[in-house]
Amino acid sequence: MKSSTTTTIGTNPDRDEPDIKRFDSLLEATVGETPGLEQPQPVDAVALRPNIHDDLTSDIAPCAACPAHELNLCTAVVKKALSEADLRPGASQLTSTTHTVPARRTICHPKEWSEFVPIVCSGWAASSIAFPDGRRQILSFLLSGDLVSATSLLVPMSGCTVESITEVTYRKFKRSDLKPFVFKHPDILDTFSNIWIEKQKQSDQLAFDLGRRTSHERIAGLILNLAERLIKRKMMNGKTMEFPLRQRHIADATGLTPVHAGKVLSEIQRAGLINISDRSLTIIDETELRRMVGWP
Amino acid sequence: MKSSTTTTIGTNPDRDEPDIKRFDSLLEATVGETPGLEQPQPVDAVALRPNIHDDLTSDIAPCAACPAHELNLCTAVVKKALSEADLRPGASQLTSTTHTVPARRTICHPKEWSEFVPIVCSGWAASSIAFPDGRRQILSFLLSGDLVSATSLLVPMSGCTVESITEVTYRKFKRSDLKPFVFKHPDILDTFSNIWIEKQKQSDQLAFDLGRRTSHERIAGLILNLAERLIKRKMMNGKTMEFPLRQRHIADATGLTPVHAGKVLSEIQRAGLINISDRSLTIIDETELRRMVGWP
DNA sequence: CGGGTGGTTGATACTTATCAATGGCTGTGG
DNA sequence: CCACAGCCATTGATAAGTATCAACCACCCG
Repeated sequence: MKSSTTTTIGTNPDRDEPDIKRFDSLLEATVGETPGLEQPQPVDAVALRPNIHDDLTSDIAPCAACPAHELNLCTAVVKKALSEADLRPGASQLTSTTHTVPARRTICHPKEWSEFVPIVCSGWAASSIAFPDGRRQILSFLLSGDLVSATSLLVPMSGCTVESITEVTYRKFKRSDLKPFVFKHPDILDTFSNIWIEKQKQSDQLAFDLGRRTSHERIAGLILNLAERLIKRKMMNGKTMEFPLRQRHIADATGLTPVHAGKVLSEIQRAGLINISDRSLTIIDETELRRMVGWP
Repeated sequence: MKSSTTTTIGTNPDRDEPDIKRFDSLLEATVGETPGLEQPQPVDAVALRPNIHDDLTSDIAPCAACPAHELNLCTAVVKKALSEADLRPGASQLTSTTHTVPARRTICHPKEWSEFVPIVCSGWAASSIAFPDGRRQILSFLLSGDLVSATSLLVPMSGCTVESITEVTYRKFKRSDLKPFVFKHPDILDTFSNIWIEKQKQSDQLAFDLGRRTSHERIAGLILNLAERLIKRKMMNGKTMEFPLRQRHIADATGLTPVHAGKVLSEIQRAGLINISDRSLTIIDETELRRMVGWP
């Protein structure tokens, strides 16, 4: 169900893998359906960045290959920890573990107290609020490099449900390690501040979208938004992106019904603005798509 | 149009009032319509808290009388600054100015760079996102003690429009003073962290409400929400609260049309759950109102 | 083959928006 | 003092947008 490895920076890293279990029978279609995508290749990664400290990199090598590498979060933390360990061995101990979960799993419960700060390494996940009667609002889709919860560094309970959409691997830092570490380093603190600010801006924009935009605008906006984020992560293949979202996800993200979301989606498709097939989406007429949303 | 006073803690406070202007001809109905409300009484306030440093309190006395006094923000900052000035006079200089604006004024532009961190002292304001075509989503109503923008301590541009609903007075700290001050004092930093966390939670809840709730739920929720916040500020008179919102505000906060918001509102009123008259709202059947929203 | 999931489509119902007309209130200016 | 304009709330008729329901098909995986 869940595999994991542990990495410790600053002291002897334990390289045991205490919790490896096999994926159970619930296999995920998406994994099988996107075999051609370039996944991070740890070996290449190490080759590409030989400047990183050798004896410590092996476990964080995937970070260097992470498509969100330039987005600064995981990398910034790990690099800083490495350089610090370099100067004063054992000074600042940062333990993190990597976990992999199959699609459609709950990664994080809304009421669950957690001592960890998780960051997505690869795969797609959704952060949402659920109501007892089944209504659900997706607040954001999480891609590689995203903090699972923007406030998780500060507080142990996110209040949101996080579910994997594809297979997801994520890195968990211990909050009791990471929090003092972040507050000790102004540049890292700055990185986190920017994440909070950005998250707040996104939330405000989401409220506007849900409160004041038509279904067409919302869906066009969602697509453009995802495309922009994937470009930053070098996960766009020209105008084409991996698109593992079910209509249920799109509906829950836009405040619509799956049926209606599907209708709008195929309308946009029939109009020749996009093309969806085989779990991947191609933007055909970006100009018109942007015009729909009122973006420049 | 705008009156202001300056207060400096930690050095010689200048007590000049450099920028007093009279309210211009655009008078606000609300001010005239709520003459009976108990406004903060600086004189009483000083009498009630004789333990505060004498020669510095005069300008921050209104803070002591602020209904949000126990909410810790302004008070916490000011108290801390006072005690610090006490120990090492001149050590940490915190300058703030107080401003008063009439109803229906823009306090803060979305694209405007500001070097100040404003906190509402009294009155109602609305923080919103506006679109060129006129669509507008109110993100939150600001009451006494609220930071005008949760991120304003960190970054000079909020991205939101803030408009006064009633007459509003607010206190502006210089960011360049306040930011290092906050980060120097762990307990104050904690207060600010909690504000960020709380704001993020509210934003997420707003997204859920706008995306997944009916108009009745949204409006009932809005009323209960306001009531709870006013109770904390001791601004509820039994089950009755001041209610300066126009239907346009309610509509923009709930993602509805003014006309529809009005219809829902009068439906709830006809059902005997609330009563609105003369710019004040009374909750008659709280149990049923809560049941509508699905709250315990 | 059978079951589960997910996408598509059409008919219909419900919710909300839009439009228009009315009346109350308030401040304005004669 | 009075008419007047502007803003706001209310109401009803109608239109548009979205949800609900149901049936069907396609697919994948056992």
